[in-house]
Amino acid sequence: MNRWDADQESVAETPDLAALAALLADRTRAAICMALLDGGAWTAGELAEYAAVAPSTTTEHLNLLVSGGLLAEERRGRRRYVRLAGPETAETLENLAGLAPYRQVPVRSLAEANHRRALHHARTCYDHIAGALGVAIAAAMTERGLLARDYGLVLTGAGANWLAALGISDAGPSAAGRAHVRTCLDWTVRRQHLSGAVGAALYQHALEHDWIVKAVTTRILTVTAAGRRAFRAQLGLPDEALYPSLALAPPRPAPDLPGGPWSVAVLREPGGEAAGGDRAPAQRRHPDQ
Amino acid sequence: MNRWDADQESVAETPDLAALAALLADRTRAAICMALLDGGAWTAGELAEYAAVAPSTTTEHLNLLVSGGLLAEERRGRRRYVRLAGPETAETLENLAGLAPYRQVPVRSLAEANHRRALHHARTCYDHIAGALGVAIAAAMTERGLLARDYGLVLTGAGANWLAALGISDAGPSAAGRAHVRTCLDWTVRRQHLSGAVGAALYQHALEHDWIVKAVTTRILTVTAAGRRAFRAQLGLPDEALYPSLALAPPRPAPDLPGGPWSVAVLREPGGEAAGGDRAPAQRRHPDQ
DNA sequence: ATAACATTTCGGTGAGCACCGAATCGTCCG
DNA sequence: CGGACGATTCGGTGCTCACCGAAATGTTAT
Repeated sequence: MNRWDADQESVAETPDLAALAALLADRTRAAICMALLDGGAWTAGELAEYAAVAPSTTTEHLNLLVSGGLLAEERRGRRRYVRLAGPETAETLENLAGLAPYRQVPVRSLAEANHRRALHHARTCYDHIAGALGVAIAAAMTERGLLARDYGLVLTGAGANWLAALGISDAGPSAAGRAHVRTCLDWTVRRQHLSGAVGAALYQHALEHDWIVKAVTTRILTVTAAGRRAFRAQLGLPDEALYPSLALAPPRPAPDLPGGPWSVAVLREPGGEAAGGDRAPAQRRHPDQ
Repeated sequence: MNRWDADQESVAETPDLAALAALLADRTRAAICMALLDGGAWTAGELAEYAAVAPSTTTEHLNLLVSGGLLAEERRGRRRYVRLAGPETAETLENLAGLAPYRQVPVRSLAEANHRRALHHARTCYDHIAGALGVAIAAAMTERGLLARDYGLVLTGAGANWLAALGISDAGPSAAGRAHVRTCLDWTVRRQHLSGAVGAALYQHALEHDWIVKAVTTRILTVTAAGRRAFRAQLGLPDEALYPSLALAPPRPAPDLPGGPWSVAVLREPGGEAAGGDRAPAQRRHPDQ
C-alpha cells in the first residue's frame, strides 16, 4: 500500500519560483512585460524599438518569456506577435509592480513628461481602467455604497442596480447573485482600483459610450467631454480625476503600504553611473520600467 | 501653469519590477522566502542550515531581501529574526509560485517522501490553509453556493451567513483594506484555495476548535478526528481531502491553467548535470523550491 | 525573379553576482 | 572574566547571461 518504492524514480515536482522570477529580473524583459500590460499583441520589432535593444536580443528575450509561459505568441507571416499569456499573468504582474520599490528615471523631454503624466492619470491595465481615474472610480463607488467594504470589496445591491441602469448586465451571472469584483494595487498611486469582471465590463462600457478613448499605440486613456459629464453625473468624480493636468500625482515614496515603507532603497547603489558607460546603449525611448 | 520646468530635477519615479524580481530570481533566496511562508520568524542561522549555504552567504541574502522590503527583521541580542514583510507579500509569493513552472527535485529518503506528502495534503500558507485540504474547502464552498466562481472567488450572501453561523464574524471590516476573499493558486494542486481575511479567519477558527493542529517546526497541518467530523458535516468534504494517505496527489504537469500548459519546460537545459560538479555543495535538507 | 523586410542563429565579450573561508564584532553564559 | 556562539565583513573566484554585429532564413512586395 505504501507508494514509496526504492525502485521508483524518486523525484518530486516543486514550483520553480526562482526560474519564473528570473524571467522578470532583467530590466529589458520587465519593460517588455509592462508594455504588454496594455493587453495588445506587439511584434518583435516593435518591442525591440520600445526597449531599445537589438532585434537579435529581443528574440532571445521573447524565447525565454514564451517558453516560460508568461507570453503567448502567434506567428503570422514573417511577423511574430506576442501578448501576455492571460488575465492571471496580467494581474500578477500588476500586483508585483505594486509591491516593487521605486526607481528614479530621468525625464528627457517635455513630451515624455506629458506622456508620463497622462499614464498616471488614466491608462488601461489589461482589461480595465487604472491610474488616478481608476482609483477615483473605485473610491467613489465605495463612497456611494455601490461597493461595500464589509466583506471585502463586493458589489452591493445598489451597485448591481447601478450597473443594470447603465446597461451593464452581463457582468454578473453568478447564480448566487454576487458579483465579480477584484482589486489591483495601482502602481502609480499605490491605492486600490477596480478589476475583475466588473472592472472589465465598466471599461468596455466606457469605451463603447465614448466616455474614454484609448490611444492607439499606448495604454493612455483620454476622458472625453461626454465622459466627464458622465463620470460627474454618475459618480460625482472630482475634476482632479478627470483632467490629466490636475492630476500631478507626485508618486510618493510609499504612503501607507502595510508591507512597510519601502525605504526609497536603491537596491544596489549605482556604483558608478559614469563608469561602464563606454558602450553607451541607445537611449530608451520609454524609460518606464 | 505648466509644471515642466527646465530648471527642475527632471526625474520621475517608476516601479522597479526587475529589481523586485531579481530578489526572487536566486534559488537560495527563493527557498528562504518559501520557507518564511509559514508565517513565522526564523533566525539567520536556521535559514542558513535550511538552505544549505554558509552563514555569510545567508547574511548577504537577508540584507538584500530586507532592504528590498520583502522581509522584515527584528534583532534580538545576537540573533537576527526575519519574517515576511506582510500578508500582501505572502499572497503575492503564493500567487507567483502558482504561476511558476515545475522543477524536478530528487527525493532521497522515505522520511522526505512522507514529509512531502503531508505538505501536499494540508499546510499553512502564511495565515490560511493550503494544500489538498485548502483546495477541497474552496471547492466545497463553491459547490454549496457559499462562494461564487468567477474572476477568482467571491463570498455570497449564503456564505456570509454560513460564516456567521460558525461564529466567524470578525472577518469583517478589514482595516487594512485587504480583500476579504482572495484566492491563491495552490502550487501543489494548481487549483484555487481560499486566502484573504476569510481564509485567515477560517484557519483561526479551525485551530481554535481543534479541527486541525499545526506542527511546531513545519508548515504541516494535521486534521484531527473532530476536524474530520466537522469538515464532513459542514462542507461534506470527501475522505480524500481528510486523510493524507489518500491524497497522493501526483502533481500533474499543469491541468487546465489558462496561462497555457506549462510545457514541462526546463527553462534552461541542465546542460551538463555532471559538469560543474567539481564543487559539490552540501546537499539541501529541504529541496523544495 | 529580385528586392526589401522581419526575424533568427551564432560566436564572442564584458559585467554582475552567488558562493566560500577566514577574520572580526558583539552578545550571552559559565 | 573568558569561552562559546551567532552574525557580519571582506577579498577572491568562477559561472551565468545580456548584449551586439554579422550572416542566414524565410516572407512579402515589386
